[in-house]
Amino acid sequence: MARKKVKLAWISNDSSRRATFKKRNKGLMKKVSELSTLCAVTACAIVFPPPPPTTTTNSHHQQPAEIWPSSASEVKRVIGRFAELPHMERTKRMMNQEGFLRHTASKLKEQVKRQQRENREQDVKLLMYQCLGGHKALHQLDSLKDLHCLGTSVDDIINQLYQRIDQLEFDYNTTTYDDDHHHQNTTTTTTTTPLINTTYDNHHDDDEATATTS
Amino acid sequence: MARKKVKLAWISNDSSRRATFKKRNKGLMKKVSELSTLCAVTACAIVFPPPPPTTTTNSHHQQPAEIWPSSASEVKRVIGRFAELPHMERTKRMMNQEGFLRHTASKLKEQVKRQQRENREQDVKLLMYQCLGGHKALHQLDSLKDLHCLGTSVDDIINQLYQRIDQLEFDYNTTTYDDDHHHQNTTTTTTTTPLINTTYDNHHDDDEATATTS
DNA sequence: GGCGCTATGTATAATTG
DNA sequence: TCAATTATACATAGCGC
Repeated sequence: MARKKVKLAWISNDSSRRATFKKRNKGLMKKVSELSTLCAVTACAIVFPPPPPTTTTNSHHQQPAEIWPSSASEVKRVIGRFAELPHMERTKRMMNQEGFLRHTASKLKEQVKRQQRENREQDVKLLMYQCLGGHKALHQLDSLKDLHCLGTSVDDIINQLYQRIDQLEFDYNTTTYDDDHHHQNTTTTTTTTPLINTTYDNHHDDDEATATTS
Repeated sequence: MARKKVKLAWISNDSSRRATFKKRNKGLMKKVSELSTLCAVTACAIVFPPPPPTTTTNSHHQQPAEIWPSSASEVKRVIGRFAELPHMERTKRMMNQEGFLRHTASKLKEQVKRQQRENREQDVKLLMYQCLGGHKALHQLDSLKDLHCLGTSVDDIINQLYQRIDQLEFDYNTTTYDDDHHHQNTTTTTTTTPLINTTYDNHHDDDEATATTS
């Protein structure tokens, strides 16, 4: 967007690509921020940094994604929670000495193990979130018991959850079915609140007043 | 950014705010798209549409979040892709022979790399679910964080599911008996949606009358 | 490789239809 | 209210340090 018109395609040049990335990423975040501020909307952007120079074989968990709101520490923290992930940055210094390889190998094994565990944990969390999001997803919980070594007690609980939710869903739909007509006006935003009752404080000073509408 | 310098603050004027939102949102999406293309990075933006005309708090179901890449369907695809946890398979076979160590080490490195990628992907997926799960997702994240469901595992979440069900039951009972009152503002969390069927399905028409109530 | 600069391409606020 | 137009504010590609 400057001295030359941009060709919308992968920038092959390694360094200029990264330069562009940095600039544009910054700009993007600013844009999100502005949009969010100007229009008081919830918005976020997530950008995963381009893979570091191939030489840097590793750095445990890659840099946390660039995101906005950085200010909305909630998101950052959530992401960070996972991104931060323990240890291991020093896999770097690897030498090729026989005596070292064993050491390295075992280190790597450890790492792999840890990461596997992490992955598994994330899988669980993810599935859980899906559950929070939808009943259908609850069925996926089933896979948990197979894929992961969770206590058997969980199965029972899950089954119970199934039944109760099914029942509730049925009752709910049945009971409120004919009520739809009124909904038009009575409906309160509602929605959301997947699981917990969100206590959110929308700290917008004045948006409440919006009366004008046109 | 045109005939007048923008003041970075909430645009009080209702119509111009929406106009601005539309324009900027479009621009933002374009930016994300460009960044993604130019630098070949994984990126996404999620923007929750500003509260509808607000004429009467009538918005049943909020519109789906504006997102990039390629709208919700794309995200769904991505999510779906992640759903099938590839996971490690052959972490096992490892030998400790001198001549093998190098090989093993490099293998492990690869694996680590893959797992890192997986972790990151999971991060995104997770965040997406969180965002797609509720329009007030960010706030919910906060709640979730406080409940340390992110930090720990199944047990906590199970408990939350229980709570959620209790809430549903409560809502159900309440709604069943009170429905006639048209609780206009009743912010009964209500919803069903989240738990019952979230459909990250983006058919954002208007929401079909879910049994939402309210 | 990052920083700053500047010429230009873009995004977009205000205006008009 | 939305679309097209216009005038400006911004973002940023290419360079030099």
